[in-house]
Amino acid sequence: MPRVRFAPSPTGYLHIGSARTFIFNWLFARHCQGTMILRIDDTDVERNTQASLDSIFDGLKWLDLGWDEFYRQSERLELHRRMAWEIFEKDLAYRDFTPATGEDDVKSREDGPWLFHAGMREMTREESDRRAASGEPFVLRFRVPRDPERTVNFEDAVYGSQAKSTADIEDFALLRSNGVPTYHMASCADDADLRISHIIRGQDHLTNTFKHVLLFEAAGAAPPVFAHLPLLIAPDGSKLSKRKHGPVVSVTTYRDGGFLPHAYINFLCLLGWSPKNDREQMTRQELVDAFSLDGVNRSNAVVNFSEEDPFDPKAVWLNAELIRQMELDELSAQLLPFARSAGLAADAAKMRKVAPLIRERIKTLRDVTSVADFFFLDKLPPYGKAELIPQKGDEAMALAVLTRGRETLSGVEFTHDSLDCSLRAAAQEMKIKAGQMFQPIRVAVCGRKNAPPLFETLEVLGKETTLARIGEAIAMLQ
RNA sequence: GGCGCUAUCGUCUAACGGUUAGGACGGAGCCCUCUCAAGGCUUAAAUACGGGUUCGAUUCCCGUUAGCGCUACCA
Repeated sequence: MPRVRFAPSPTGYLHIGSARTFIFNWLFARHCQGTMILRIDDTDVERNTQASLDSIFDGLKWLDLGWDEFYRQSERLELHRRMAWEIFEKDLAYRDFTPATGEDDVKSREDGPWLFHAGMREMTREESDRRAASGEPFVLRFRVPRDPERTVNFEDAVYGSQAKSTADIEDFALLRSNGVPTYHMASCADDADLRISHIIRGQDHLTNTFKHVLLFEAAGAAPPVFAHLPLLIAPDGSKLSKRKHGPVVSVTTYRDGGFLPHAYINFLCLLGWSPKNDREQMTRQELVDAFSLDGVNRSNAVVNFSEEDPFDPKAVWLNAELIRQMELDELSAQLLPFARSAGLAADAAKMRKVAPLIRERIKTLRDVTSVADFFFLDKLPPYGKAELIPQKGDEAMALAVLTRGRETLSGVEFTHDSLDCSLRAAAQEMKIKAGQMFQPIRVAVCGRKNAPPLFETLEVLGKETTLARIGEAIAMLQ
């Protein structure tokens, strides 16, 4: 039974790339009836924040996919340490007493890779034990087998067979001088202990994997299958970062922007993966059925956002498609909180009537605030009286239409068909086109030219509001 | 610098060495139409560059270029 994990570290909010990693793991697990594990990789105590942890749960909760098992690395430190010292006892790791110098360690390495600190790797066990016993701080480093050097190999389910010489792998740290395990140690120890069968993660870990293979080997554990995912990048090719690109990289931005979680999931699946049959819109079950590591490709994918538009047009399209397919009860229920949080006095009954009028006119749930605001407002936002003037008409025509319209509408039943008949008849009598009749009324009632169909709109608005708004428009023209 | 990965329309992608290089989003145009949408139809748009291998390369190999990643007591 496959076991996969999503292992975010709580040092930032849930990132769009992390979300995709989560989704691919989840899809893989569900596809083969495996187990999905959420593991919080919080070994970097200094940088972990509760806000970040909350953000991760927020995002995952919105995605609504769930997981089967949950762990926190900070609660498993003993396991990591035990495994590290076991490796030390096998002489596959050694103490490095070089004091931490911070920046200086990152000195330019023009003559090749940094491998280890001189004098530490060769130190005798006796001296090492003695210095440790005297209380001198040290990091525990893995002793990369380099004499003779050999090649570390693994088969990546996405990138194919990978090889790297141990001469190019540095003696990485296992335990920090404060005794806390590093990412590499904690991650491998947990992956081994939790019997993870497939590690599906970002390609930024591809070269780290050689270290991990060495670690699994040293711990006497069989390495899992590795599958690395191409990275999600910004339109300029740089990696997505909060500092540079702002909130577009956060999952919650899409949630708050009025995206349906499944539209977002569907969109993310299309970034770096393809079902190879031109299918794009897929239900959750269709994605589960179609997902396979074979469909994952190897080049980085651009999330196509811009300064003006933070959302990728394809995500927007997918979202609009899904909205159009929604049941009206469901749609109007989802629209309500967006309308209310924008300060509109929306109630469920009215929203239910508005929903069919805007369903194919909104691309996000949040659009309800700009597309349907006039249904819920007591007073229309100001608009220019020029808006009232119909095509090929003038102010006089607008005034005549509105006057005649008010008269007609005051004596008619507010149902689609009677509205339709009476207004068209009025236009005919006035010897103007139907469009010229409708436009001034539409603007008077909606406050703008672009709006849902007129008769349906009037029906929802009701006679009282309609006549009052036409009256205001007439006043504006006089 | 070293090591690794990648390279098809603007973007996401398809094409077991043989296709008029396909689809989608976005763009443009037309139709429909009370405006806006939705819908229908049409259209522009790509194999980074240079060498091989082959009867034949988007596809395989090498090089160049470009981008990305790793090179921490971050993950």
